[in-house]
Amino acid sequence: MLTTKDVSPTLEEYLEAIYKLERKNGAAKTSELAKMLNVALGTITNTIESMEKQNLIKHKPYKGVNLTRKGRRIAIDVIRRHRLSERLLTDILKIDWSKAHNIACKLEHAISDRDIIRRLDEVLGKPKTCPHGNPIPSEDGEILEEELEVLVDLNPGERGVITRIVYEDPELLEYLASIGLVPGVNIQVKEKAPFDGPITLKAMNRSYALGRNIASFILVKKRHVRGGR
Amino acid sequence: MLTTKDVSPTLEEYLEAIYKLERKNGAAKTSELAKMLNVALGTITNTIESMEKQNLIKHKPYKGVNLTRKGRRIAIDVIRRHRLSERLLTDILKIDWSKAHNIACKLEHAISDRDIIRRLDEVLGKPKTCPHGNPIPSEDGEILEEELEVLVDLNPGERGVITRIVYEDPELLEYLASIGLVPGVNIQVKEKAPFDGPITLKAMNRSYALGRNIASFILVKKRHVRGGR
DNA sequence: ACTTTAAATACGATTATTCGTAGTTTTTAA
DNA sequence: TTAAAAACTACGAATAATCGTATTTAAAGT
Repeated sequence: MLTTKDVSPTLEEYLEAIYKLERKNGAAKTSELAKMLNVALGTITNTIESMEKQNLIKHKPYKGVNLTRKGRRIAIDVIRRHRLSERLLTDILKIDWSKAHNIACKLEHAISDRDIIRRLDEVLGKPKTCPHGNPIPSEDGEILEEELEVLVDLNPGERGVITRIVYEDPELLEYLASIGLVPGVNIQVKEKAPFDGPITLKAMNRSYALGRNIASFILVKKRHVRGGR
Repeated sequence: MLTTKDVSPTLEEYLEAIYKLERKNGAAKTSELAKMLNVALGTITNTIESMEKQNLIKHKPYKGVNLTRKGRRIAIDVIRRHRLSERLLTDILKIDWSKAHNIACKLEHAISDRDIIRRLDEVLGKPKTCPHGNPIPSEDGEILEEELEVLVDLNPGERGVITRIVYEDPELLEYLASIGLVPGVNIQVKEKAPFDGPITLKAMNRSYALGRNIASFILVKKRHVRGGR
């Protein structure tokens, strides 16, 4: 049996962070991890070393770390618990989606029992994504990473549907909710100002100007109009 | 402002245990704590010392520890979170009441945010007790400890209503649920066998024989028939 | 009052997680 | 290709939580 031996909440956090950085950049650099996990660089080095001993990751100095199969399995499990927790918070407890992420960071470590997770999944109606549009892995570790475009990469004229907010920061989420740019909304890019200036887009018959940094956290599903390629 | 400074999950567990032992025996002895928390005696001594430094408890060597006002405030808060968590598990996630307690032991430390607790309370319909009948403290630390009798102390002929199961052990709870002796059930003690033998009682037109140890974990509200004192 | 036993403490040690500073190594840019 | 900058590691140290094995102290029984 594949007994994903239990790791501490701390290591769960590390694995989760590594998973995300690996997705984005191919590997997780220690400096990026330090920033993401809000700990000192030396701490990362120490922990990384012990994680490698436990066969959770592979570390190539100056290149970054990558998950082993074992590490990835646990990471995905944590992500499943995290996103189901977020759903619990927003759908059942009616907590604001901007606060859900941070609270779920604690909850995800508390609901490790298989039965609870399954029951939670059922009560929530087996949701496919978290409230911010990020996919919820299945019980056996499948995760459907759809092919999406980063909003900031769309060119003027292109259309799409807001699908995922990948940076689940309370302030960003609150802002996006306040202006109505949430998953499911159709948008069309109108203009990209030069010198890394804002992106102007149209949605719900209104016009929006977003900074590039914000637009880089939003993934959209491109809509190919009139027989697009 | 009364800022109940945050303590670690471990200390929260200690405070919770001390609260319960203090209730029962006037003070929590280190040996009792060791048993209840499943750690070595030396560990208790160490932790107790650091808790005293933090002004959470008062320790009289060989006599036991007692909570300070500050410690009690935190303990009650933890108990509130614990019992609301149990309700979440049984009422919303439909988890068996015998499993709810142990899972709630982890959950209680994850839901420390005031907003979440309040929302949870509301969604659950502001329950007065946990699924096992134990009172849920109010937001500002009031806890209604009703005057109840221990089942084992009732004399033959006396009647009452099962109200609280104070020892929330999965096996015990499963057993009680299987025979139907849950909070709300009316009982009458029929007989108490000598030499610490079983207690025979009648409930729901059936006869039950319970060991004294089990009967000592069940609290009942006595029913005084025909103008009882 | 004295002795046995039970309870509690002292002490030494380990592991996990964290920090900060100092020193290397790699990359980048001139 | 060499110097500066950035990234990374080494090392020493602190704290929390835990253990086990003495040793000491209090309680109980004779």
